[in-house]
Amino acid sequence: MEELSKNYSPAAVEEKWTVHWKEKKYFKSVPDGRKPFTVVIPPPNVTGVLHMGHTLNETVQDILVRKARMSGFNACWVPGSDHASIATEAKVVGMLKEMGIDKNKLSRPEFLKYAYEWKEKYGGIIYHQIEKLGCSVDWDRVTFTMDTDYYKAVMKVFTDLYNKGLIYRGARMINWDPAAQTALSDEEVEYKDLQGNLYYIRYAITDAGGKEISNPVTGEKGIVIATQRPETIMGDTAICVNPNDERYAHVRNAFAYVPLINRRIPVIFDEYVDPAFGTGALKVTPAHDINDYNLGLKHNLEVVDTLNADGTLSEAAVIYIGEDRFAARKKIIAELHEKGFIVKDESYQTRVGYSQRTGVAVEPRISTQWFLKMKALAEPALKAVVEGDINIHPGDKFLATYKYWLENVKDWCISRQLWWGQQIPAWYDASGNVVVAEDEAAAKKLYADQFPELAKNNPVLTQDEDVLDTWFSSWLWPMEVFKGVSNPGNTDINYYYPTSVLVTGQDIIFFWVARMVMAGMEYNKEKTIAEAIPFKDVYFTGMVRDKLGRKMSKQLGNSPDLLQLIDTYGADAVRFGIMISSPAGNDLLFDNASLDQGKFFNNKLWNALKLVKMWEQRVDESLAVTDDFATRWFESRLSEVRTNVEQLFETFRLSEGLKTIYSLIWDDFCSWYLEWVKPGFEQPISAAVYRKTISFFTELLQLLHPYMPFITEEIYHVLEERKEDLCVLQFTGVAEINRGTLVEGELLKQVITALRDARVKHQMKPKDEITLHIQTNAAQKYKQITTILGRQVNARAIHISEVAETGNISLVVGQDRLYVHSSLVTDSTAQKEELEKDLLYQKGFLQVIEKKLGNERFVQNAKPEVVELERKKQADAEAKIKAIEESLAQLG
RNA sequence: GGGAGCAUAGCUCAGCUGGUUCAGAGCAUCUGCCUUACAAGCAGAGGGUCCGCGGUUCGAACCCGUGUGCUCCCACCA
Repeated sequence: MEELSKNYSPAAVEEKWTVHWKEKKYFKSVPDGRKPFTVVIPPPNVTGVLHMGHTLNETVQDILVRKARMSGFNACWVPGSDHASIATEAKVVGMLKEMGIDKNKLSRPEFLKYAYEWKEKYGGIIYHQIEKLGCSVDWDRVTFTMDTDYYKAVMKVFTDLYNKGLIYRGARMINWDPAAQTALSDEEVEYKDLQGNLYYIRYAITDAGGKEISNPVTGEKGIVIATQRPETIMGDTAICVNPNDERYAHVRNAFAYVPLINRRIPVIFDEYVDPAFGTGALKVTPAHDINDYNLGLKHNLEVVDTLNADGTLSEAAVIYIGEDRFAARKKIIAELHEKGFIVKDESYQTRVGYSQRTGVAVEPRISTQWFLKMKALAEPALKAVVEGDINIHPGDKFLATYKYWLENVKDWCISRQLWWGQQIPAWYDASGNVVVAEDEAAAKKLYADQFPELAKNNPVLTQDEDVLDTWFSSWLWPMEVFKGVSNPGNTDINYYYPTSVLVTGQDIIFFWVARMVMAGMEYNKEKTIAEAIPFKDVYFTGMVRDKLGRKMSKQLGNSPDLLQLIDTYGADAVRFGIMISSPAGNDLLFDNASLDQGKFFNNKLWNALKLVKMWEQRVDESLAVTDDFATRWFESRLSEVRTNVEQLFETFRLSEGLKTIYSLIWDDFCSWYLEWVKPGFEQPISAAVYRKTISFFTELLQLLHPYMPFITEEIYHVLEERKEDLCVLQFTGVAEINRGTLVEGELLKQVITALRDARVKHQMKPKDEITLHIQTNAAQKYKQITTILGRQVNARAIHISEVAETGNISLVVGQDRLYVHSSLVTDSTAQKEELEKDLLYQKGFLQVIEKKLGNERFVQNAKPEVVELERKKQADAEAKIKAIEESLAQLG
């Protein structure tokens, strides 16, 4: 026999099985007669690396997929990656900068060439990580959101929605990222609390004729407003006060003058202004604040945009042109102070929006963008979830969030001023006439149809410079990975769609989950809701934090490198560590200690293998089985746990499932079962018991396989010569559970533990022999377990009798008295104390039950089973008390 | 400002429909063991006002109200 190493070493084993599984194409899926189980990976950023959040998500998906594959399903897990427009472009721009290249100096094709090179270089990292983690994905189905067909699908959808009147182009106030110089969706802005300053600035006031006016009551000149952003005053186009505010009755039809540039602006009245805030007067800057913008629309105000796209002051600002907005703010504050415009300033708690991608402060800015109307799309998406066609796990924790967003959804700004992404399929002629079509040829044709007169001159059509928001491609993911958009009705989409379960982070519920539902509903209108939805279940994983509860981030350096973790602990241990304590939707505090636990578990399995392999040489076909309690017990126990795990999978309680299997293997199998069937030193083992043991071990490996695929596959093959592989071994039906045997097994454990405890308390070594007397009113109870009991507690003999016996050590287990004879024990004080303590507890316990049963209202109102249970508890307690008292009496 | 969630052992968390699987698991701690699979292990032990207060109920960790403390989401009054 080949010598097994002392400890399990994962690296070589994991490599071996990764290659073998791949060669065998086990994870390749093609439509067949079985039921499909489809999962599409939430595509990570193509140039990113997997962080611990991904690791958790991929592990959960792999567990579900492997379990399904072993349960008769045609499991298909599609891997892929996202071009992640702005995130990737920002990285490429950064890389170019390091090379000394300015993006603005490059042409679009030149830039895209660099971007594709970058993608080729780093795009493989995540796939390598996914493979190292043991994910059983179908590599033949790898999809990238900018693949040729995928690109076409996006063009098709854009054109379709445009033709349906759902996409429009317009000037709106959007969130502007001055670093990336692009629009952002509302969802891409993150707000942070900051300590800011509120500046009170005085504006001069005149009447319509240009005569300076002052407050008739206070005599105060001008009007004071409060602002956090003095650098935007040059964009002011009105001062607004509440019409009901008595303090400002005198400024009706008046004009104010913007400090420093002395531009005349009207004073307007609107109830929007809160008289209680600041001075009750508001400067209106429609170009740089969303509320001011709305106010401007209402009052037909001029819009003066004082900022350039890069966040510097524009010509319109008149002063400090070309200076950065933050530098300009400082200088303007200084100048306002100097010239006496600032009345006072005070510190002020404020919130500022930052770009999720580049981290710079976002500017509200008016610009022309493409929008998608959301209302009509949201309705069916809401219905699908509310009516239960899509089930969100855990429970309805996120249902409310989902509903709220869909009910209050705003139009989606889908254009981005970037190059990396799908370019918007809109073409303009020189005078701005626009046609939208899937490609240039179609656009030209359409143009000729729509503008026949203009088309005669064969004008140049230029495509829109902008690309689409990355989510405008990823919302098609569950369909387009099966070419369901570019080639609808094909065999794959018909077979695999809708997918079974989506596993993702709760943070992208709006970005992605809700929008996928919308797209699914929109492009499967002819189908029922149940067929149109992109997935039946959504499983939200929580956020992975470090063990101190902090978010994982590069800055803190608390985000471990996945490949390094796998090198140190092995992929199985990483999977174990991340799954052992991560209930759905709850944040997971990641600690290497749980990876250690996983590594130790690997080793435990390995050692169990070594033990069983040792027996292989000593199997005796002729040895009769005199006692098969252990095998009968474990069979029932295994069935019980398998049934339990099945239920846990159905409810997505995967963490609980792992705990259950872990305990079954470590405690029930290793600590109890193997000890019970273990032959004496160099003794033979009966063939029947050996075969049962192999079969149990195999079932355990199968049960654990979805969680820890590598070590289970390895042990499966070392345990016995096998033709097939564990990863595709199908689960068989669960054997019958014998409740009586389970009860006997528990009693056996209990008695063994009690006797071990007694040995420790009396300083007796395991080798010291004892004689055991069990006095029981139901000798039957011990009949099945006596043989094992004797061996496990190292008893020379066990006597079970109805009559009382005596011994040096007196114990009560359940209601039964046990006596141990040993020449080593002389002092009985300690055991007396122990028994008395127990007696006191039991008496108190009995009192509580008696009180309960004495309560007429309890007996009347409680369910009969409950009352019956209490009666049994009473009887048990009484019997136990009697046993303890008798034991005490005999100790003297 | 609006909404959601959480609070159980030193730490991380289970505890599904209120009643013996009701106070649990893992880690950590303590004691004893190099026992012929495993010291990455074995055997054993200690440890809790189930956040405070009130209510419903025969009965509450569990249901309701309230207070406190944390977390998250949404909105964005200069």
